[in-house]
Amino acid sequence: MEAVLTEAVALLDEAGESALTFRALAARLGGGVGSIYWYVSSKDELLDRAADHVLADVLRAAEMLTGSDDPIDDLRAIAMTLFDAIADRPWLGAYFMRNTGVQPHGMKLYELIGEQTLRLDLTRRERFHAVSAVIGYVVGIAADMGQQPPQEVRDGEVSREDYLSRFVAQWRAMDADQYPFVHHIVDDFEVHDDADQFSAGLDLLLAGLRLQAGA
Amino acid sequence: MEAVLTEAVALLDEAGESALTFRALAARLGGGVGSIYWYVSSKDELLDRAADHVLADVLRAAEMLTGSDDPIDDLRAIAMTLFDAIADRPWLGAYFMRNTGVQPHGMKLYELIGEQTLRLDLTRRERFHAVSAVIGYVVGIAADMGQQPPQEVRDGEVSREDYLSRFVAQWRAMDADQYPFVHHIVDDFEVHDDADQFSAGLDLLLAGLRLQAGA
DNA sequence: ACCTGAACACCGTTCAAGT
DNA sequence: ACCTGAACACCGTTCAAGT
Repeated sequence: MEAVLTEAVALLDEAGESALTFRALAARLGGGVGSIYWYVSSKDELLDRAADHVLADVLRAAEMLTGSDDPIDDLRAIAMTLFDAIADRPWLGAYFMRNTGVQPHGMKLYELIGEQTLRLDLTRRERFHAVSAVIGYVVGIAADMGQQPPQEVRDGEVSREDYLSRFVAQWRAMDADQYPFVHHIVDDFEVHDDADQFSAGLDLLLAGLRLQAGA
Repeated sequence: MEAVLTEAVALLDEAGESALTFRALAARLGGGVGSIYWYVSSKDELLDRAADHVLADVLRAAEMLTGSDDPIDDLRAIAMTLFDAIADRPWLGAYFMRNTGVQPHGMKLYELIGEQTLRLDLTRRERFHAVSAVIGYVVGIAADMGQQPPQEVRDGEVSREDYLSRFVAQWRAMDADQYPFVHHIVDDFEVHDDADQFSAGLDLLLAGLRLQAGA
């Protein structure tokens, strides 16, 4: 079982979600295709378990970062850890924290985030909503980033920079009267850093939460 | 072309993403499998175009709701419209506003959201980040919601209520010492409404933005 | 209890051939 | 210019058979 998940994660890390195939996995494990079904009942479950396998480390890292005086700072640290994990492994995005019953570490992470809100002066419902918002935000930005770029970029025929700059050129070519905002931010877009972008949005969310908690 | 997209959307609406197959689509159109490739170069492009086809209506609805005195209120109205669209069509979540160059309406929606921030006292970079944050949040919550429930629920063998209550029972059965937060919010989770949840988190984000803009 | 691998029922995509 | 449908190279999943 352990080996199945380790090899599955390796396959995902090396070549992305499309590379994880029962046949490819069986080949790496030196066995037959069918044997994987002894450990896992479907590909969906395999992906859930692979994701949760990786979340064990993420959870450990997140736990290390909590315990400061300020629960909102802790919330920030946890969210950043999650972001880093998905930035490292884009395939995680899709199977991240699905509370399916086979994701114990995902559940523990949910709990850890929630516990920070227990330290804030909020109603139960506000706490529930705050946690949903933080997780939703992380997943959303991650999904946006993890969007697999077109084939040519994946194959290395076109570099990420060229891809981005082609994008930027396309934006610049748009009608300035119809797209004032696009033109307004295109320079910032050109040099933007995903982590900064994530961090800035997270700050808005947490500022709203701090206001609500009166902290 | 129009017919291809209309039927593709119909297929997606009726039975979800897995039902959209080149063979199924060709059958509905009364033609051969290969002919679809005349209009679209891959399945990914088909899904992009189907999503954008639907975004035309979303854009129109969103445009109707803007123009109030308060740009943040307008931002809120647009985000709510997006949320409703994805709630109606869970398959949209995954192909929502991918700025791929074949999604003109997605681009226009991005512009529309951005234009609201032009009315706020922010730096260019803050505007760029604010728009990313709002879209990221919408996509994230939508992805969470659009997560297809297990087979038994989809087949109607188990109702959504039973599924949710089984979930709740599982949460209640967890160790109260190890999962204080989960126990804290399980009652709220049991009766929660997705739209409320979305709305509450959006308010946090927008409160943070309002603070930043000093508005 | 755990594994094998052929077989089944699908996919997306290509392409020579048609109109 | 637009369409056809057989063919190809894959998939996930099942299952009788093995150890």
